[in-house]
Amino acid sequence: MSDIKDPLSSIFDRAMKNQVIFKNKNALRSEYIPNELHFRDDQITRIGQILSPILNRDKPSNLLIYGKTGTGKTVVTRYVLNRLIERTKKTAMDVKVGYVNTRVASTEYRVLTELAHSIGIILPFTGLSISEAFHRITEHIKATQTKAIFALDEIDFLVKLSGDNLLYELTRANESMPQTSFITLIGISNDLKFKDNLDARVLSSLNEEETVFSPYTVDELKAILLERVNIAFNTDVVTEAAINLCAGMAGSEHGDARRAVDLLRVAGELAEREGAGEVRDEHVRQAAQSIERDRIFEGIQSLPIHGKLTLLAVSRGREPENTGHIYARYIALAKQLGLEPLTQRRISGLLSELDLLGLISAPVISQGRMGRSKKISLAIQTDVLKAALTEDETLKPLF
DNA sequence: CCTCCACTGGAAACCTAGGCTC
DNA sequence: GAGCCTAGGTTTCCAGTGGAGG
Repeated sequence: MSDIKDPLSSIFDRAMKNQVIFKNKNALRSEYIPNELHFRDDQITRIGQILSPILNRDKPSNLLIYGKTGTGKTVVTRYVLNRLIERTKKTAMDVKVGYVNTRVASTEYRVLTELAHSIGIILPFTGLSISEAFHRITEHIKATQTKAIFALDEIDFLVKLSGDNLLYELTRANESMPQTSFITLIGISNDLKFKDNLDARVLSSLNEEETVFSPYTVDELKAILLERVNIAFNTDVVTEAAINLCAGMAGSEHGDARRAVDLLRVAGELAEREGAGEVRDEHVRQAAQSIERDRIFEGIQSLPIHGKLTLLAVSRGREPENTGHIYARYIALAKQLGLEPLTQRRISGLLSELDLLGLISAPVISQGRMGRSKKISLAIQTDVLKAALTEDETLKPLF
């Protein structure tokens, strides 16, 4: 659509959309990979060096990458992999690169499905055993003499949820492969401590090489933002105050470039919506609120029905309450909808999950003779909650 | 120091949807 | 199409627990 050659139509399009603020908003999306990555030369060089043996048909070492969110781990990894693939295109080698975010593909099976997809085979989304899925992947790699690099992003989630079985199998798979094919693993993690949950054999194999990404400083964030501003916005639309604030807010957390860019994008959208000619610092402040609100809103919407009911049961109470009270109210709500209520054990589990999501606060406290229970209170604004819950048709009768 | 409350949270059994094989 | 298998969610069962009140 966008590469229509007719110059007039693109001029008209732009005029119709009244693009005073944005020039190319794609540069602010999280998947965007810039042509040049600043302040990450060391890491790029290092990862490049580690992976380069593949150009000589040798197996590169496995690699673990650490760093907080928004420090460029993902973008640098994808950048190096892209460049590597570009280079191998000129050769006859069958190099395949797979990238999976294991927080998104949250089970072992889904991870395998995506890895399979990256080497060109399709697995059904259910029905196969893990070992069968694994077998198909390794057989395909052997048969086609593929040299595969699999990047597992947010690998700590996979380990936390499903243990290190899959990693163990993946690291071991090379033992049964001929010289011509292999799997190299890149593990990317926010959490330095996740190593503790790994089997020693898995760790030693996965940790052949290690790279750490340190947080960006506020000045570095500012430079990154300035460059994105030039690509994404029209000239002189973004005030310096706005950029400084974005960099400052993101820097005060932990040098999170993704957050800085998100703030900038949403601030731009807000400015555009209110018809302002420029993006000012107040838009950035509004953006911070709006992002938080959206995060909560989506968190609630993606909850299963009983999770929503539990949340509603929490919100319908005053003061902090214990699990028993919440459960009683939950049962009443479920009955009103004609749903079979889940057990208290399950609701206790759901409450823990809601706590983890930051939607409620549910620390376990002991009240002596009054027993030991969770002390549950809502951690979000009721209007956001209500807005998100009323979107769900099945909950309509409760409002 | 002991009791005893009101759960917590681990473990295992059970259920369901859906693909596979024959 | 029957019978088998698995992942993921739920139920069942139950030992364990922190601390106010005795």
